[in-house]
Amino acid sequence: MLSLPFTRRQMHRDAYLVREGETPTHCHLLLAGFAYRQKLITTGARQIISIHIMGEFVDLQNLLLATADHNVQSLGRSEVAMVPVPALSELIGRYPAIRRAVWLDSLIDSSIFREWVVNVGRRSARARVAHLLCELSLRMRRSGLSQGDSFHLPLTQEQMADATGLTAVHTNRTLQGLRRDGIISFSSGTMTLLDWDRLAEAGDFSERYLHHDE
Amino acid sequence: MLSLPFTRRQMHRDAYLVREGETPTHCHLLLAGFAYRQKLITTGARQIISIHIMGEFVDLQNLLLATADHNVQSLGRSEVAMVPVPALSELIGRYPAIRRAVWLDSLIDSSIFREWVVNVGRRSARARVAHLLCELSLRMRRSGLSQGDSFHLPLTQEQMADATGLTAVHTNRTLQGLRRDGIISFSSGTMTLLDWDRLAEAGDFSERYLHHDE
DNA sequence: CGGAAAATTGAGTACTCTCAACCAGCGTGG
DNA sequence: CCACGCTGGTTGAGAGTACTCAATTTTCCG
Repeated sequence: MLSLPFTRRQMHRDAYLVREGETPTHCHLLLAGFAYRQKLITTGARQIISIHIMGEFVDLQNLLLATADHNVQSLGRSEVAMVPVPALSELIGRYPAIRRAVWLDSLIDSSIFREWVVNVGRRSARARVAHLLCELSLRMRRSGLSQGDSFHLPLTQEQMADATGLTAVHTNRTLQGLRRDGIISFSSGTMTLLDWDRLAEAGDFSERYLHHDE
Repeated sequence: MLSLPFTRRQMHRDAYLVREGETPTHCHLLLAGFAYRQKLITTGARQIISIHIMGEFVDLQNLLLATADHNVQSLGRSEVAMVPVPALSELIGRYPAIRRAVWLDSLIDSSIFREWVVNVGRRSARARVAHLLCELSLRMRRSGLSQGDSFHLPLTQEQMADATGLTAVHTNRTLQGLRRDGIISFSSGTMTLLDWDRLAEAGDFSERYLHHDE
């Protein structure tokens, strides 16, 4: 029988699930809410590296890596299941199918990181923001977390800026542009994609990298 | 006894090892030379996602992912060992230690992608270039491929630009800045780091993300 | 209801890009 | 052996996207 010991834990806004430099003892599965990974540079700037939604593990690499290379924080309030690394390791050692699923998950994570390199490295501000929204929309939909064209997105514009490599001010103006063009609308944490095709075009978005069929 | 079937193959400059959208049949190990991963966006711009050196696998994710999500090309001339995916899968299924090593390798790849997101997302042009050089220098050294403070680096400035999210022209000026300050020197494919400490400082470089001790 | 966080706006700046010309190195072929 | 031609490197000038700083309004929570 499959059973995995875990501790359920409520995380408050911006609470750290993992800190860079520490030796992780648990892997964290998001039971509710959102989380994000980030790294700080010495100038104090922050880069958000990924955003995670309900049902996703946020730090599977901790299974094998002895030292965390980035921070993971709760986005707003969230609830996580903390699974001790040894227990998860043992499970993975025993069940090849689970091992395979976990490995696949980390490879898809990796693919998403690659796409983010492209996003922040080569796309315009408008495309970066549009691309981010496309990705989150698809992932939310796939997890059954969207309502029609809308989904809950508790990102502040500053966080969206840190995810796209822009400033908060410029992100604001860019979002206004998309809104003015009738492509999106949002208020109080709810994002609505009014015109998926134009958003995908603006964001140079192709969903292949999400590997949703694997 | 460990034995793995493979085909040895000479790759000419910019030859494709993997093409986005294709179903990979082999994994590629670099026996000599360099390779790089890249993605193109619809404007025609290119983002280089990683650079690989002798002894590294360039596409281990092909073990589990059915469709390639990016391109891999030879950097200059190189030689690769093409290992059939089924054979490698079988090996990994049989030897847990190898599986673990391969998994670890892909997790470190992932960590490097994360750092690249930070690099192109939040650092200045000078820092991006310096950071790239620091990373390549350490990886080359670790593989015994550097001579003192120098190492062979066949990157054109255009490729360096595509790796850092800059233009070739600006990369040129940025390199000149580092050279003028006595931090690096280079000619005909050989890069010399004259002042590691200042280069690391300029590049906001910390080697933790390379996980060299794991 | 009050205060803090987030969003918005404006004006000025600057880092990086674009375009275009020119130079240098090198492999190839006459 | 030298000329040619191509790729890659370098330089200059001008433009533009995104940034900075700072004030103001709005929204969100407690």
